[in-house]
Amino acid sequence: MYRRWVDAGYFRADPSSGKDPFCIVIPPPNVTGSLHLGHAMDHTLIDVLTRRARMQGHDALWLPGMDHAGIATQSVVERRMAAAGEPDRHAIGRAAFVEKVWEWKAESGGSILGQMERLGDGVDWSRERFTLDEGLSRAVATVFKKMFDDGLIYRAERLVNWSPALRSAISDIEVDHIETEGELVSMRYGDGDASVVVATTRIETMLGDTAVAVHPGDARYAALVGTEIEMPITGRMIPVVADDYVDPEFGSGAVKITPAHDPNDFEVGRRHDLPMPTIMDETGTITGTGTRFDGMDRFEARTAIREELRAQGRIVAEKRPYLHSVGHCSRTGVPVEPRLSLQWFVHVEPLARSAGEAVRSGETVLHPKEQAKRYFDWVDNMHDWTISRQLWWGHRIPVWYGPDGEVVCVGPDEEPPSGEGWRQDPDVLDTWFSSGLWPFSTLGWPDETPDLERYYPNSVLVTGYDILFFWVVRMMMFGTYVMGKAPFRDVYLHGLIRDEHGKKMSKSKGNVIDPLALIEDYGADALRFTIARGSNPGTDMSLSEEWVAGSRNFTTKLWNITRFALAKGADPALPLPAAELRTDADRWILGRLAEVRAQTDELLDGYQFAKATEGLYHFAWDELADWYVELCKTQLDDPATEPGTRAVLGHVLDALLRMLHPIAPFVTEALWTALTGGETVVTAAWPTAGGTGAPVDAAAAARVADAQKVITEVRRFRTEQGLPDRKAVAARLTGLDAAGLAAHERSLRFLNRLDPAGDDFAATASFEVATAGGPVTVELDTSGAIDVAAERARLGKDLAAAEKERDQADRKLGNPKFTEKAPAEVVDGIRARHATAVADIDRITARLAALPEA
RNA sequence: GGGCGCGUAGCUCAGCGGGAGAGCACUCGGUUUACACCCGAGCGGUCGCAGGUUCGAACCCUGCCGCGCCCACCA
Repeated sequence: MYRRWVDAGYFRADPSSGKDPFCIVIPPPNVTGSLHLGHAMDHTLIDVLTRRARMQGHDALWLPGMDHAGIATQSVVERRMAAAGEPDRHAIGRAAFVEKVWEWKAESGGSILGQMERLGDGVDWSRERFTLDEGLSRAVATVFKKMFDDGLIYRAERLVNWSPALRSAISDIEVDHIETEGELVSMRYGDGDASVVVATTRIETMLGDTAVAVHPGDARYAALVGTEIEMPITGRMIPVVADDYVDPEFGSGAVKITPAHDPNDFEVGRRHDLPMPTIMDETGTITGTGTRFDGMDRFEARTAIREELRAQGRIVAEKRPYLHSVGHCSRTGVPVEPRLSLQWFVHVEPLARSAGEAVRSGETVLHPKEQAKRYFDWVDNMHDWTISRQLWWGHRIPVWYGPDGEVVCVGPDEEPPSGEGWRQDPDVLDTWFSSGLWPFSTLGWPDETPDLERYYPNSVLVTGYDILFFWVVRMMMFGTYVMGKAPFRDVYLHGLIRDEHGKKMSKSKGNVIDPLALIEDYGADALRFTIARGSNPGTDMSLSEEWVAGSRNFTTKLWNITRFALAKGADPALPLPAAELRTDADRWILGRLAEVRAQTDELLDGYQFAKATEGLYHFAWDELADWYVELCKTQLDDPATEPGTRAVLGHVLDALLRMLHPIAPFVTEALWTALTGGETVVTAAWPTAGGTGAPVDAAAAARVADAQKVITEVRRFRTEQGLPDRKAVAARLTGLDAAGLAAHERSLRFLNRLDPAGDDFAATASFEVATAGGPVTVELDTSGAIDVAAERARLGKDLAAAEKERDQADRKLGNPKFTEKAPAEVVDGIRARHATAVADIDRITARLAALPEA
C-alpha cells in the first residue's frame, strides 16, 4: 500500500514523546509529474531516517514538500483547460488564469492533494490538505503583515533582474551567470575636443544613456567634467560626470551611463541625480526612444544600432567574440535584462543575521560541516530579496491600493477595503517566500497548536546542497524571525545524482534516468539501496543501471539466505545456546553482529548513509552468507549443535533484516514476517546493544579466521591443480589440534570436499597453511601426478609476496631512526610481520625443493 | 575575479600518517544441503605532476596541471 515513491519533504521526530501512529505520506509521482532522481534521493534518505526513528520508538513523521504541489496545481489546470479546448494561459492573460486556478481549487476540495485523494490510493490526505492550502495561505498573509508592520517589507522602484521570457522580476538567486561570447564595441560620443570614447557589450542601451562617467582623478578628462557632449542618434546633450566607480585603467577610462538598464549605472545615476529613461518594455522590445529602433527586439536593435554608428564613423574598435559573463534567467535560459520597476522587497539584513547566528551558535548543525562556510558567505552578504513576481501562480500580495494613493496591508483575518477605486496588488509572491514558512506553517501556525508545541523546532531537514540558498536559508530566516528559534536541529545536505560517468543529468544530453523505470525493472528496494549506498555527505553520486542491478542482486541474496534459514528451521524465538555450548562460528557471527550493529548506529546517527549501507551489505553477503551459512551446515547435521545453530541463524538474520528495513523496506518486510511470524517489521524494535545477544569473542573470531584461511588455501590449490570443485578428494589434515581447529575439521572437509584418509591413502600432494594458531598440513590423494608447473607457479607467487614483505620489514627494522622514533606497537607489528614472512619463505622454499623436476 | 571540492584498478568510488580496498567490468573453473540476479579462484594501480615536512606520506604543507560546483555590478 505504501509501495509508492515519495515526494520532497522533511521529517521530524521527537525522541522524548510517546509512540503514536506512524505516518508515511507519499504523493504519487505521476500526479506531481515532476519526479526525478533528485527527489528519489530526498525521499530515500528521509524515509530511512523516519523508519529507523520509528523502530527506535520515536514519534516520527514527515510531510511532502509544497513547491511541487504548486507546480502540479498549475500543470493540472493547464491540462484541464487544454482538454476543454480552452485557449492557453498566455492567451487569456495572467489575471484570468489565476482566477481559473482558484476556481479549480474550490471545485477539487480546496487542494491539489484533494485531487490526489480522488485517485484512490487509500492515503488520508486530510492533514495535508489543510496545511497546503488554507493553512499556508493564512500563514503567508500573517507573516507578510507582520513583516510589513515591522518595516521588513518595503516597496521600491529599483533596478531588478527582469526575465523577458517570464515577463517577471526574478531574484538574484534565480540568475545564472554564464560565460557568453558577445562583442565589445568602442564608440565615440561627441565631436572634436568635446568627445570621449566609451566601450560597451550592450550597444542598444545607448539609447537610454544619460551621462558619461570618468574617474575624478583622471587628468585626461578633467576638462570635460561638468560639460555636456552630444549623443549620436538621439542628438541629446548628456553631462560628463566624475565618479569613483570608474576604473581609469580599464578601456578608455570613460563609461557610458544607462541608469535604467544597468545596476552600476543605476547607482551612478542616483549619485548624480540623472534622468532614468526606460527604453525597453517587459518583453525586451525597444520602446519610447523616439527613434526608428522602437519596436525592435533588444538583440535586433543591438546589430542595427551598431551598424548605424558604423555608418556614422563612430565605431573606433570592436572585439568579437568578447567572452564575458552574462546573467541568464535560470528558469527560461533567456539573458536577464536589468529593468527599473516597482517591486516589493524584504529587508533581509536582520533576518539573515539571526539565521547566521543560529548556525554559529550550534543551535542548528549543518552536515557535512564544510557546507557551513558556504552558508555563512551567503547569509553574511545577502542583498535585499525581491519577493514580488509577475507570474501566473502563487500567493497574492495582501496589499490593497486606494483611489487616493492609500496603501493598506491586509492581515489574514481582516476584511480588505472595499469600494470604488480599491484594488489588490496584482503581483504574487516568490514561491520561496511561502516555502520558507514550511517548518511551522505545516504545524498549524499562526495558531498555537499542540503540534506546533511538540514538533517545533524540527529534528532534521534532508535536502540537496543545491537548495541550501533557495530553501534552507529562507526557512532559517523565517523560523528565527517568526518563532524565535531555528527550525531544525540538524540539516543534512546530500549530493546530487549524476549519470554513470559523473555528468549532470540533463534532458538535452539524453542521460536522464527515470526512477520509475528503474523501480519497474529492479524494484523500489534496489533503487533505494543504491541511493543509500551512494550517498556520502556533500558529495555527488553517479548512478547507473548496473549499480541498481547490483542492489537488486543483493536483495535477492537476502531472499536466498532467508529461504535457507527457513528451510533449516532457523527461528529467532529460540533461546540462544548457553555460552559454553556455542561453537566458534556462533561466537564469531554473534560478535560480528554486535560490532556491525554498533557501527551502523554510529554511522546513521552521523548521516553516513553510504558507509552504513556498505557495512550491512558486506556483513550480510561476505560474512553471513559466504561464511556463517556455509559453516553452519555441518552444525545443522549434528544433533548437539543443531538447535543452537537454528537459534543463532534466526537471531542474526532477524537483527540484520531489522537493520536493513529502513533502506530496503519491502523485501525485509516480506522476509522478516516470514522468519519471525511477526505482524510487520515496520513497528519492530530497532536492534540495540542489549539485544544482540553476545559479546565479541576475539579468540573464537581468530579461530574462524584460521579455518577460513585453510579453506581458502585448499580451494586455491584445487583450482590451480584443475581439480573440479565437485570431485571429492581424500585428504589427511594434521596440526589441527595444535592450531585449536580440531572442532572445525568437519567444516573444513565438508566445504572442500575432502574425504577421510582411508587405509589406502597415498598422498600425492601436500602443503602447509600457516595459521595464527599454528601450521596445518594438508595432504591430498589426487589419484595421480599433480601439475608440477602449476604448483611451482602457485608457490612462486606466494614466495614473491613473502619476500617482498620480508624486504619491506627488513628495510624498516634496519633503520635505527625508525626503531627509535616509531611507537613501540608499530615496531613490534613490523617485527611480527617480518617473522611471519621469514617462516613463510622457509616453508615455501622447502616445498619447492621437494617438488619433482618439471 | 573570489570560494569550495575532486583527481586512487578499465568504470564509479571508499580509504585521509605506519601492511594499496570495494562494487561493476574482465579471465579461468564450476549442475556441491539457499542463491547462475549464483559459487570458487584470479588478472588489474610509480594513489594527477613536482617539491617539502616526517623514522615513515595515497593520506599533512607548498606550487603546478586537469575537472566540477557555487558565488561575483567591472563598461
